[in-house]
Amino acid sequence: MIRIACLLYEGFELLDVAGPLAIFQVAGHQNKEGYVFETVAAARGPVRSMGGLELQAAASLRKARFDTLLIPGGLGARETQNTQALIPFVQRAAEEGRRIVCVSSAAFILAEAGLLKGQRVVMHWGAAPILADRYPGIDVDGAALFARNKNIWTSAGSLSGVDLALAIVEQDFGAAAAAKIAKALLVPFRRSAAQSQQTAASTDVRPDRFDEVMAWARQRLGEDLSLQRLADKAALSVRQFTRAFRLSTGESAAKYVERLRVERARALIESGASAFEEVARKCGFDNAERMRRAFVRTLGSTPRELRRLRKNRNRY
DNA sequence: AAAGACACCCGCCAGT
DNA sequence: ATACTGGCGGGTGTCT
Repeated sequence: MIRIACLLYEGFELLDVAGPLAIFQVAGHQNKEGYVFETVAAARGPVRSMGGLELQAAASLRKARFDTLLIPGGLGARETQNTQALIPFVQRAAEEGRRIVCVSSAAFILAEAGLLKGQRVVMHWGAAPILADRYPGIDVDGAALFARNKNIWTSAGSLSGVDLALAIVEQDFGAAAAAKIAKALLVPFRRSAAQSQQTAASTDVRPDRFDEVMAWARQRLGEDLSLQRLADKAALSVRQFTRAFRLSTGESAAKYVERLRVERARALIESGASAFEEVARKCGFDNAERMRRAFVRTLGSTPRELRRLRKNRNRY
């Protein structure tokens, strides 16, 4: 189960919560392992959305337990007095390497928290100039649909929250799962993060040839998973394998494998007492040092930091 | 700390 | 003609 916490604040956009939630729910029906979805806010209780409807926050920040933090957009996100109380919380989540998913103007909160410096950040074309103006250190992209930097995702907003949720399902359960959900909900499944906001209208639904290979890889993370071996397994040349893989998933095969390994290792580290060396071997990093560097690359923190943070979890 | 070894990535091109 | 394929080479990043 992947735990998603949805962070509410005064003036959030309801659609940015409802759209992704619909996707995650269907994902739960179609996969044995799905998502659990919970709302959190500075305090438990009702939170007013932009349109006036209220949602109940089921947990306060200090009680929140999650793998992925979903932050809806909304005009409220631009008002720092609304979001000030959330800053340490999102900083903490980022430090811990949790996946943080911003729908459109939610990125204002991360920007305010200083988490987007020097990063490429996707924003709705209407709000992009404002973001760029207020936070000069950020590389704002007002044309793409979404982007990912390590564990932080940003997106253009509104219905692209749905695209973003599909991209997350794709990352977690493979492209075929995401395509299936899109089909069930009658929404287009757009693969390309780089697709223009202006032409976001195509219906690109491709069955995926790589799910089987990746499931196979998932079973044996401790073994050699070089491109050569994966390509052999898929009965393709290395060249064709890398090309087709990138085309269909938007990520290179090697990066994908590394991500699987880091995720598994992280789960092991967080769940218990195993020595880093042992975790590293089990997950296909030959030694702890290599694993450490892979963590820094993909999560932004070292295994040791994550374990330490884990211990202090209740102190926000 | 540096340098050689190695894997990966990707544009290019020729073959099917 | 067009799309798909796979080998090559060089640039880049990572490991030891």
